[in-house]
Parts: sequence; C-alpha cells; structure tokens
Amino acid sequence: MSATAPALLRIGDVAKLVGTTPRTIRFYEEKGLLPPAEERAAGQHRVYGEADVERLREVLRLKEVLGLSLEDLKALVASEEERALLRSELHRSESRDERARILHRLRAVADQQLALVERRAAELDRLRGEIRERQARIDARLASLDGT
Amino acid sequence: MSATAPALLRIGDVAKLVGTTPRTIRFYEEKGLLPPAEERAAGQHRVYGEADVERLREVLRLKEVLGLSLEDLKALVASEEERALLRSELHRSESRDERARILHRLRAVADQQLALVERRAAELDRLRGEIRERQARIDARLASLDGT
DNA sequence: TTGCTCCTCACGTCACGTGAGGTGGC
DNA sequence: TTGCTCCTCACGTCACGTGAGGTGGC
Repeated sequence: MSATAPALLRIGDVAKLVGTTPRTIRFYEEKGLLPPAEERAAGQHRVYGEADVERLREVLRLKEVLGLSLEDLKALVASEEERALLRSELHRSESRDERARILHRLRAVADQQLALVERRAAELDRLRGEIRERQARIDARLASLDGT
Repeated sequence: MSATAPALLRIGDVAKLVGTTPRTIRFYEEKGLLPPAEERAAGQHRVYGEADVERLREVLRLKEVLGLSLEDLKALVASEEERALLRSELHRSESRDERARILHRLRAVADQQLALVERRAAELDRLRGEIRERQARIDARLASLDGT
C-alpha cells in the first residue's frame, strides 16, 4: 500500500517547493492561517501533501503580489476555502438549480478577489504610465537635439 | 518679507498632507531616508517646505505600490535625487553636448525605475488574468445552464 | 495663561529570522 | 551509530505604533 500512498512531505520540503522557510509555515499555522497539518503527537514531525503545497503557494503569492497583512490574508484564505468547497459541491450537485446557485456564488467570490487585484493594478498602471511619459518626453528632447 | 516667504510646515501638517504619521517621518529621517529637515537646535520643531512634501509623497507611493523594504527604498530615493539634480543641471546647461549627455542619463534612470515597476505589474497582470478567466468559465457554465 | 502640537526616550507590535538545546527517521 | 532534518522555546530584527513626561509657539 505504501507504493500507492500519496507523497508525504516534511516542512522543509514544502518550504523549498513554495520558496519560503519552515519558520514561516509554523508561524502561519500558529496564527491560524493554515490548518494544523495532520494529526501528530507533540514533538512529532509535521506531514504535508500535494494539496497543502498548492494552497500555501497560492496564499504566499496573494500576500506578496497584493501586499496584504496577515489579518487581510486570513480573510482571503477563507474565500479560497469557500471556493474549494463550492467546487467540490458543484461536482456532487444533482439538480440544475443547485448548480446555478453554486455557480453564482463562485462568481461572487471571483468578483470580490478581482476587486482587490484591480485596486493594486490601477496604482501600478498609473505609475508605469508616468514613467513611460517621462521617457517619451526625454526621447522627444533628444530627437529635437539631433534634428536641429 | 514674511508675506512672500514660502509656507513653512510642521511635521504634523506634512504627515497629514501625505497620509502618514509624524513618527514615520522621524523614523525615515533617523534611517537616512530623508534629509534632516532644516537646521534646528536640539528639541526644536522640524520645519518643512512644499518640496519636502512632494518628495515624501513620491517616496511613500513608491514604497507602497512596489512593496519595498526601507533598504531598497533608500536606493530608489537616491535615484530620485539624481533625477532632480539632473533636471536642474539640464536647465542650467549651456552646450548641446552637455544637454545630450544629461538627457541620456535621465533616460537611463527612468529605464531603471520602469524595470522595477514592470516586474510587479507582470505578476499582478497574471493574477488578474487568472481571475478573469475563472469568471469567464463560470459565466460560460451559467450560460449553458440557461441555454439547455 | 490655556491648548495644541511638538520634542525625545523607550517600550510594544507585527511578521517573521535566528540560534539553543534536544528528539526523530532513513 | 552517524547525519540530517525536525521539534519547541525564546530572543533578535525591521518598520513602525504608542504612550510618558516635558517643552515651544499662536
């Protein structure tokens, strides 16, 4: 049975895979941002699976790109959890009405997440635009220098 | 002469204008990120001008949008200072060759700053794209539910 | 003189980093 | 048994927040 068992990872493996440190993973667990990673006796190694890696990767990416505090990140993790739950419900759903209800809820979650991203993106776009304008003005002055 | 003197601001005024706190301004000064804000005897109030406000506003914006550490921010502040210096040199420049040299240097500074912005923007664009795709897939499934 | 804002320590906090000393599994 | 990674305290650090106690200017 061990041949078909899913790959079990230790905290150092997970940290390397997602580009962080064991300490950060323990810290997030301590703060309730990640689930306690399997049952285990005190002083025992934590054990993780592929799904945990994917989840953590997504969480860290959202934090980095959006610059969120752990408090804000907690809310986002909750919405990611709802998304996962809804997707599995969608698979098991049996009636058309139920599927429609779940899909509408999924759409609402996506809208909410997009709003967070759009705010940051707008600020960056503006900054990018300003620098490009500066470049254009410099180029124009250089061209007029060459032209005369 | 006091009628034509430039508006002199205190640290609390500046903090409000740029949306931060006096403590942060003092901290940045302490860390060498901002100049010591006018000569003043120990225990005297700090005094600022309009130019200081503009500078600080830009610095804070770069920090927030790019998510930089104070160490990285220091380098960016240095490049902003070079930019200001180059611009005033450009005004005073007398030969065509000098102007060309300064303009090329200004262009290099802008390129460098844009590179910083583009990296962040690319990450955000990808995230934005993924969420929009999710929305589109949800909408397609909803449409097919209605269609059948 | 009364408020208000300012000043300088200096300790608190958030999100981890970094050893210290000890235990677990190939 | 030897390495390696893991474990739990626990103190350090970075970027400030937050009083504590006192001084300065309309």
